[in-house]
Amino acid sequence: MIFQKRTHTCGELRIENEHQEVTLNGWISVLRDMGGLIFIDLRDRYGITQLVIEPSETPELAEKSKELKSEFVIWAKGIVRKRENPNPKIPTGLIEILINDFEIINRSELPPFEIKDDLETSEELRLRYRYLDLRRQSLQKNFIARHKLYQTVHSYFDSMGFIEVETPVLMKSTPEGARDFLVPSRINKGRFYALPQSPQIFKQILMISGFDRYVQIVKCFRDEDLRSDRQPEFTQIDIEMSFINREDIFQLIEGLFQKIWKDILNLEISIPFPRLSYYEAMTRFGSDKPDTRFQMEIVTITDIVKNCQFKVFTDTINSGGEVALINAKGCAGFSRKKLDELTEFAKKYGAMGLAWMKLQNGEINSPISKFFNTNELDSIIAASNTEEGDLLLIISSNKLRCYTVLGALRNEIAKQTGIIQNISNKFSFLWVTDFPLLEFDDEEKRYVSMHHPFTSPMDEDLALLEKQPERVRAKAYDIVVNGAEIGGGSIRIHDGSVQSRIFSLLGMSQSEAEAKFGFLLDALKFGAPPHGGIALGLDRIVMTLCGTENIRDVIAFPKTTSGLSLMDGAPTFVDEKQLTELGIKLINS
RNA sequence: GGGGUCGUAGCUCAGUUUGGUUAGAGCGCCAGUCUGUCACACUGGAGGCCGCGAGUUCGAGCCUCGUCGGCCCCGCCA
Repeated sequence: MIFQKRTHTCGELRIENEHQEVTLNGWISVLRDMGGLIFIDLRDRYGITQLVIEPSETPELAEKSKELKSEFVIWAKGIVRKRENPNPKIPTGLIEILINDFEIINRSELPPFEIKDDLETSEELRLRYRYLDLRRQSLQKNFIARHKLYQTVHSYFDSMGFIEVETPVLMKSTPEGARDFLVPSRINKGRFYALPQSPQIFKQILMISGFDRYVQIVKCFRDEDLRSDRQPEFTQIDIEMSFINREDIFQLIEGLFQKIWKDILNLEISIPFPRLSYYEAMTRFGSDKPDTRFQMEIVTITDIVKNCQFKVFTDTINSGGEVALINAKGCAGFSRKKLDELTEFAKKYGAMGLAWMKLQNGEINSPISKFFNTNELDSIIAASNTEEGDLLLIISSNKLRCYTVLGALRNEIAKQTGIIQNISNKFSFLWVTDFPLLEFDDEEKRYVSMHHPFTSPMDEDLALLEKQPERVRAKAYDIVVNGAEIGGGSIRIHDGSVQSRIFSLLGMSQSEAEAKFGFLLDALKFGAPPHGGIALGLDRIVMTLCGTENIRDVIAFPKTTSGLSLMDGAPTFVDEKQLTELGIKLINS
């Protein structure tokens, strides 16, 4: 089929083009046949242009147009003319094309859903017909933003002297942290490659090679359960530098975000970003990725209630726990049912229960107020800055849980009361620093790295490493925007002996460490420079830029929450022959 | 691994409370009318494995069990 190539896109013609003869290519978005006048909205990714056929002038075109249906691809040639009735809603709304010829380039079946922006259809259908979903402008604009982000990243890091190096996608499995995706080797039967969870070790080795400043926009893979902000394959902006300290990273990344926000949203964001220690983030906001666009900070009342008559609190305190609360401003009107729901919500996060107090008509209304004397109640009110109409939500639990539950409640209350909606156009960046190096894993009964095993301990905490490992802080940092972790990094260990000490703290024997990470330990022997870096979650940055809560809106071909690709059906079973070639036999499970 | 929720026309949903005649609506689709629409309007029409499989019952879209799938959450995600 020979078609007439477009002279313009469907988004660019303006009143200045009046009287020009143009040819457009595109998809039929809407047909409006008025009898004596036929309107066609032609769409491509640049916009929509209205085509007109006047049956009285061109009866043969009118006849031919009866064949046209939604989503047919056509070419149309005609004269740009001023509209009698302009449409202020679209950029091309002042003009239309009076067509003098057109042909159908390709027909379309009736699409399973309409291609329009205010579409409300199931994700299942959208994902099965992803190519149709992606025709929608609201989705296309996300990918245009994503494209711009690639360009900004490349130009920024190039201007800063960084070198982009590709690291392998087929690498060694290092099962520390997330589960690996495994790829069987045909040539070496019984052996497996792993897809990278991150190019961490490779970029460190590039530092040892002297590349000094490395950047890569890179796919990473983690075989873990999905979430609305998590896909099994995702994209990182991976960065590593030599001869630097934490401040250099902060400065570099703050400059990057300033440029991204300027280039893509045309917004000025102020730097430097505030910094919070992990401890402060947890005790004030109950999260290591706090949303600091709003207040509602956590108030610890352990000291106030440690001698009260409420056994639930005192027992918790005596076993080393804490009692803390958030003040849900103006929420004293919450119904019993709503409070029960919040209790269930708190239980999901591991709370045993949720206590509450309301200040209504100048009096404290609470099922537990009888356990407290006036002095204690007054202190609680004062400490939490409680005013008439406020609701206090109180949690008692072991230290970490107490704060994480309140942190979750804090976000939930903000969502339910519309606080989040009111601040949706704000951006609040911050650094969270001074993470613990290790945390104890109850299941595995050993310490595991909070960040990863190559993270350097703080120099002043090195001596504690074997004696009080849980007290050692790491040279690690996360970058957070609006309650979402969009990146994390650290200064790495460049001393082989320290690296060995960490491996043994993680319960790895010398030979185990040798087998898993011997190549890194070897490399560290050959003049490793001090180095560090960060990995930024590109998908989440795009989500923030586009104001979406769902990672599937910024990934062209995403998986469902059960890891399926509904469009192509992956993952699929494979032929016996393919398996045999790989030396693999399936077991029934 | 666990919890919640949803699955009815091409699409979005109602109907499920209390099992009971021929399962409805809007949009879309098809046919027709219409010269300024842009959510065109109007007239008429077609369209259903009530996700799938068992079970209970005289009778199941509705109740029970299982199963498949979507979404959300906890765990998990160095």
